[in-house]
Amino acid sequence: MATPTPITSALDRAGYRLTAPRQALAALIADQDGHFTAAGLVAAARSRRLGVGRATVFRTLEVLEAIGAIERLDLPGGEHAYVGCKPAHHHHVVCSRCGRTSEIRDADLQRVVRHVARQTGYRVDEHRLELFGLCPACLAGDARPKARKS
Amino acid sequence: MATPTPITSALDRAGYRLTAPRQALAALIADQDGHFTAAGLVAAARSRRLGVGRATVFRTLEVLEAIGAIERLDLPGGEHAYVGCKPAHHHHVVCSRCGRTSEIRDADLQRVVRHVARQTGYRVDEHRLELFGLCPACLAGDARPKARKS
DNA sequence: AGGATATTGAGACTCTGTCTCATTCGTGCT
DNA sequence: AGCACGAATGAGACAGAGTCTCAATATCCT
Ligand SMILES: [Mn+2]
Ligand SMILES: [Mn+2]
Ligand SMILES: [Zn+2]
Ligand SMILES: [Zn+2]
Repeated sequence: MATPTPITSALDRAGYRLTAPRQALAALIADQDGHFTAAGLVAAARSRRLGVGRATVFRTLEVLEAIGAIERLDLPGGEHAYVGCKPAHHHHVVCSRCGRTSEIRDADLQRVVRHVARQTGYRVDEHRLELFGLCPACLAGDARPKARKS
Repeated sequence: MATPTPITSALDRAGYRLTAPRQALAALIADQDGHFTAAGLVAAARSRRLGVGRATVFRTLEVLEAIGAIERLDLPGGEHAYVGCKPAHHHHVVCSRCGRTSEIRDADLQRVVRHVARQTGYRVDEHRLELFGLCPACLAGDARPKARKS
């Protein structure tokens, strides 16, 4: 009865229980093609009467982030959003209009990080790079993708 | 009676009124050597009985960010902090222990940005890079600088 | 000095995220 | 299949961040 998805199997693999709320949320997240918010998931869960509590949404996001199945984005306006992710280290280009993201490997960035470390004397442990702009579809004037406020 | 500071003169130059609350906050911010938070300013203003309201702190931070006198940091834990800034575009290395930051120019980063644009087809309009680690003082086991939670 | 208006403080309000606690559910074991 | 145990859940209280309204005040231009 458990339909395995990348997210649910990642949960399983990490030793978390495969509960109904987690499976429901995994499905909701799989539907998203751009970034999504906690509030959005809560609304979606409620409107589809999935019986998933608000606290559980936040707790699940926390777990999914911990296992690297999703990643938090800090949008320019200050709001937090999430995107589904491969577990390896990478960064995102985020479309300011439709919210879609593309993952990017950061080969070149390593040079920058090392350079900064040498320059400033800091020991650099983590870094975050986020790029914002317009995705190819939105550049092409594609009106189809769901519009986003803010 | 107005003691001009970099922040107050930036405000003036941008056409904002030089009010007492803004001058008080500019002074508080000048005192900070690491990053600081809205809540921290509110607390400092209240404890020093500066008579600066909470709403005014948020409004002032908004204005200062708009004129580029400060910049918002998105800390790994998700909290927001601010640092005083030069107006030119740059990024920050942030000490996870004492909160001090160093500014870095992003010469090398331009290459990365262009590369990403070509690779993904996005038109990249803005980007944010934040590096976290330990500053030279904290690396040296310097216990002096004020410790920070989180 | 006088007046238009930008700015302020107080407090209500909204939204995000956390916590508690009694109840339920998943899972490993028999 | 049945049990037992701990992990996970929902409801709702709670805490904090940030926004908004509005009447009162202060700034700054003339
Ligand atoms: Mn990703
Ligand atoms: Mn800066
Ligand atoms: Zn787009
Ligand atoms: Zn430090």
